[in-house]
Amino acid sequence: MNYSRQREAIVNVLKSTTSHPSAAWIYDRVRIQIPNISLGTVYRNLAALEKEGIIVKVPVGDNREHFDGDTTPHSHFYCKSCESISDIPFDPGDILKKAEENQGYEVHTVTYTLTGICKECLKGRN
Amino acid sequence: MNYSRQREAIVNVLKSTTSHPSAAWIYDRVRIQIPNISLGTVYRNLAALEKEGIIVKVPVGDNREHFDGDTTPHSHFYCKSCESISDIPFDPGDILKKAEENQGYEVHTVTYTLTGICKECLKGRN
DNA sequence: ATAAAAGTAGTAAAGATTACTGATTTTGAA
DNA sequence: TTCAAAATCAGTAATCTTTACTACTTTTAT
Repeated sequence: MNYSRQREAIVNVLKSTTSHPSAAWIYDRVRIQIPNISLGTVYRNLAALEKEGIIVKVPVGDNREHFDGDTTPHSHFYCKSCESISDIPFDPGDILKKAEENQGYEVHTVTYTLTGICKECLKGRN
Repeated sequence: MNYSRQREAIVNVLKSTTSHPSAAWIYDRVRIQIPNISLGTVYRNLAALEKEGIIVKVPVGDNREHFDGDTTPHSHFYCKSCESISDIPFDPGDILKKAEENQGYEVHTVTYTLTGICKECLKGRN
């Protein structure tokens, strides 16, 4: 994996937010720095970074892929109302081990996702 | 929610498989029974059924929505090699309660997903 | 029976992601 | 350094998935 300015910018954007953005959102942010970067470049690098384990995918079921620069074990809450994704400090590591031993799988990633309505939306009734 | 032959067929297909199929797969299956059913009808009904809690979404991060007719609490394993989704008999209900109490969320669904390589692929080295 | 409400087929449109091409950049060895 | 192979890129087109729209049909409750 060779170095590229574009990939570094993508990683930086992703590592400096907790909003679990989509490719399009990352594209818009990186364009501030590199105005003529291509959307395809963003997609290609996100896929490569995910393969290398530098970032992680967060599938929440909104027909869009989301990415997370935080690869430490934790979980996610997806709000169906405001579509935000927030972190939940729950480490599913012990279940990983159990699944691997009991079922014979080779486990790469663990995603534990809740969906519902977040605190802010409950308050504001969005 | 009124009755429709199409929706019944969709539910039946979904309740009689454990393969966690996509909309396109369900469409193909239902077409055996109802040859001129529309793909839009499948999508519309899947969304309606999910909203009613009769079926459940399984997002695994392959840019496709998957559905599950089994709504009892359990978890999923997604194989990156053969793209199969299999069930894991793990009930994440206790974490649901904890998250609701500690964080103040209104939790609707819980998805616990592992990704990696399944037993069959490990054996066959797909 | 019948009319309002819900649902449908068929098609078009939109949105997200991937593929392709010729140019540019990175890298490591001469 | 210099240079060629490998990797990456921008730009664009194509593909794949999902949603929207419209005129017609079915369901439901009176």
